[in-house]
Amino acid sequence: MERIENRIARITSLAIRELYNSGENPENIQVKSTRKDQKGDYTVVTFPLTRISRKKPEETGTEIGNYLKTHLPEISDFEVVKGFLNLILADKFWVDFFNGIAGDLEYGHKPVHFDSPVVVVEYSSPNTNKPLHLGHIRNNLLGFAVSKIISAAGNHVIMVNLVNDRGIHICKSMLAWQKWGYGITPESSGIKGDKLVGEFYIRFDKEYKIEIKELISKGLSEEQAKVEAPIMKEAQDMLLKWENSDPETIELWSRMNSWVYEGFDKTYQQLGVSFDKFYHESETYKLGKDLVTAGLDNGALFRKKDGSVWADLTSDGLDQKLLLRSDGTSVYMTQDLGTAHQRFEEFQFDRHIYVVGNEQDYHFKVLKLVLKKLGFDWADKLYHLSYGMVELPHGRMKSREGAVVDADDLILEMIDTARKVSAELGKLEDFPVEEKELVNYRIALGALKYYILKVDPQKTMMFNPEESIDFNGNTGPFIQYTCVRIRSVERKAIEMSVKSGFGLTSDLELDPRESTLLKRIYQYPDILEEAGRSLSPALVANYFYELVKEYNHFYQVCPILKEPDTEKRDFRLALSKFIANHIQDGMGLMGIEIPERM
RNA sequence: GGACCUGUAGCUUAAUGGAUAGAGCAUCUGACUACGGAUCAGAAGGUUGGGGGUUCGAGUCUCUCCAGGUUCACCA
Repeated sequence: MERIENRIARITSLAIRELYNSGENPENIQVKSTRKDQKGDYTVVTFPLTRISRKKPEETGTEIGNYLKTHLPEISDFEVVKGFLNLILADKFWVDFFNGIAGDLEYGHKPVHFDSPVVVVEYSSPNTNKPLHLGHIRNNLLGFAVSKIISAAGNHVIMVNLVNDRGIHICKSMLAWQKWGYGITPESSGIKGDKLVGEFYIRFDKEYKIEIKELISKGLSEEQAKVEAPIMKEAQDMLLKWENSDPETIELWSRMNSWVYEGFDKTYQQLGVSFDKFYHESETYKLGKDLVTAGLDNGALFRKKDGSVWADLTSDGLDQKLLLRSDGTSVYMTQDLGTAHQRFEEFQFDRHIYVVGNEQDYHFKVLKLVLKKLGFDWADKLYHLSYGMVELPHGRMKSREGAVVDADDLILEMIDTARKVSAELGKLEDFPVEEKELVNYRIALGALKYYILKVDPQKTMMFNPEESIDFNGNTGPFIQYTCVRIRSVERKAIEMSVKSGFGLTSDLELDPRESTLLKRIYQYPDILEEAGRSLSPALVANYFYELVKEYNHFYQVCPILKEPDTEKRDFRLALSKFIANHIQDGMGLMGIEIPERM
């Protein structure tokens, strides 16, 4: 069915033709939701139309308003304020709308067909030399939520993770473990695998710094010292051994990586994120060389005297970019060219989204340009979802120095806080231990996820571990609570054998709180579509916050089960039930679960 | 230095070029013996970093300056 905004625009266009004998495309007519502090549901902005009517805004608004009122039965009245024509819709419109959607558990979703667009979302993509931290949390939550949202918006989504499991960094951890590990394992120490490996990475850096200091005191420059430090040379030797498939090195490498994966799995599980497919750099790092060679042959790329291969991007306002070293080995960019190509062959995707921090803006700009240079038109389908860094009160996180908010620690802290608050409120006293823990977990993760996802992805966000997470106000638990309370009313209704009703109530007179809610709900499909288009879970978060606030206003003044008029009572119960389902579904898009009770 | 991003109440943040810039936290004042008070009603808090331009209309577009961040490796 045609959206009411479009209908208003279309009829307004007819009004202009009839009243002023002039044409104006419906697309050019601004119809928007009326501001909260004004009377009305939808507003036609008439400022721009005065140029056609050649009359004052007020007069133009009144004339068009009269026309709309007689030609659109849904419009019960209108009001003109300056250049704004505020239209009031009849209750019947909202009640009919509700009757059409009341039973829909996935309201607003577009179905995914076999020929729906295919979207690959790459996110998480960790290094295996250190555990996940707060920055990864934002990445993971964004990647997962965006995937769910575009899936609900009618796309076939494939979530992938490209694990960086090779390179000098993992060799550093391996070397430190050999030197100072004395055979320690996660099993022998009880330390989570990724944490254990991370500790050796930090240990390497510590020893490395000591060696640099010593060399500088012996008269070397800092740059020389960094290169000459024996421990760094050892690490580089190890990388060489790895590349030459030295059995002992490979064995240690796969052993330590397996520790890390076990650790990551636990963290992913706690965060509730998942992937359809994993890629490993150890298997992809040689990809892309063929593409570069081909580009060299057809003149898209060029070779310098020392044998290195470059792309010239100066005409695009960028620099020259190295693609193959003089010794013929490839760099990170080369591999990304290769994996993009591989994935296009594999999925024939319509869109490929990389969820990667904005510190790599340059990298992805170059990636697209080079692919285009190489003649791949599908480079336009690549999109870098560039999100802002997470900052702490004392500045940026530095993982080598251990100055990070660890993902697991943060989650534990959140659960701990949830426990304390629950205990203070005394809400869960009669719950079985298991349910109590589950509820605290869901509240904790709900708070964390909502807090991070409600911020526009592009923006740098501030995170104060002590103060940031609240359970009141614009928070996950606030939304969860509203839903849980409705569920409680539903249980009560069953006890009282009250049944929710819809479908027979077209003549119902609505309370303003009810029509406000219905108006909000009516907007949801547009919100979801926009969130999918702009890849912003924040839009979904904000929508549900507004909805929940409005529901709480309603709940405060409109009795549900105590309402004497049974038709009203049944309608309110049905509306509440719908909203609970709606919240549950929408929060699900952000990976937030609703407890049964809380 | 070049390129890109960000600047909104004390703090965390909203606002497809539209009306008096909207919330939450913190602060202050209130709510029937609760269909669940992790709620609700209210007060106070702003020159949207500064200045010019475009427009009937600018937090939003444009130019410039200021502040902060990221990036420009034969690292990933």
